[in-house]
Amino acid sequence: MSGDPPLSGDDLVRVLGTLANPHRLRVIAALARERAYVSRLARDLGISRALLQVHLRKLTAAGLVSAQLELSEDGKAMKYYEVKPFVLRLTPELIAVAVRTLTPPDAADRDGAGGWSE
Amino acid sequence: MSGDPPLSGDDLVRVLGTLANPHRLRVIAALARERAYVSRLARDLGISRALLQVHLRKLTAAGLVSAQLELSEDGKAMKYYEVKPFVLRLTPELIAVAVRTLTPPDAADRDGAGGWSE
DNA sequence: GACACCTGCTAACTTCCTTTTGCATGTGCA
DNA sequence: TGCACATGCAAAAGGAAGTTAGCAGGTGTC
Repeated sequence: MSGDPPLSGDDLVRVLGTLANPHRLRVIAALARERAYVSRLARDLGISRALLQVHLRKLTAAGLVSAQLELSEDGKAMKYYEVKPFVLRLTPELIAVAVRTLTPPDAADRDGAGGWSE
Repeated sequence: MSGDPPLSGDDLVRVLGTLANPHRLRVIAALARERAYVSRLARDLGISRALLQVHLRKLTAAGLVSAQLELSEDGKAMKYYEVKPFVLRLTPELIAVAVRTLTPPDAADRDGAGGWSE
């Protein structure tokens, strides 16, 4: 994901929700320095592998990191993660644009008021 | 572009967490168009005042919006909210910088606002 | 007084997120 | 065979966040 293609409102919420966590920010920071495999990352960050896996799953789902399975020289399977170079810019105006592509709370029974188009 | 974002890691998490919500994004979008008082905003957004109050409180705490109590012509007290013009830029590298100012998993949380906007 | 509008709060419920614990798989090496 | 290292997942507990419902106050007008 890059900053150029306008992120949909729902995607924006998803990305923001993914970013709003100290552990995940640390993961991004660590991977920004150099890619790493799960166990090593967990050791570096000082958290359990299970916990890291959960966070990595969310980061991947949000498209902020990517993974690739590789085989080390001694034949062990290592899953290397790396950050996707993203650029996210946020201002009230840009948010106003993204909000238009948010899925309505309840499209079923709402008396219009037509605020989503414009 | 010069002395850019002195946004601390903890503040960043707080701001991101505040932004990661459809309702709050809608509030920002609405206030970006024009300032409004609580009851009117609630009507426009189609949510209860109680719910809106909670979200406004969080937005205020994050320093994304500000409020000012005013008296209407007929003497009614109205609390007008408006967005603070912020500019938030996010990249893996910028996140790596912010992470250095994150409170480790033991210290208390810091407080502070401003500096990240322009 | 009754109504319509404005503001604020809390208690309680529900739902989601975070974290731990435990188990399962596989490899290579002494 | 047993240890060390790598991977994965799911259930369960604890906590934080979202939401509703109900209460309080204020003003001005018919």
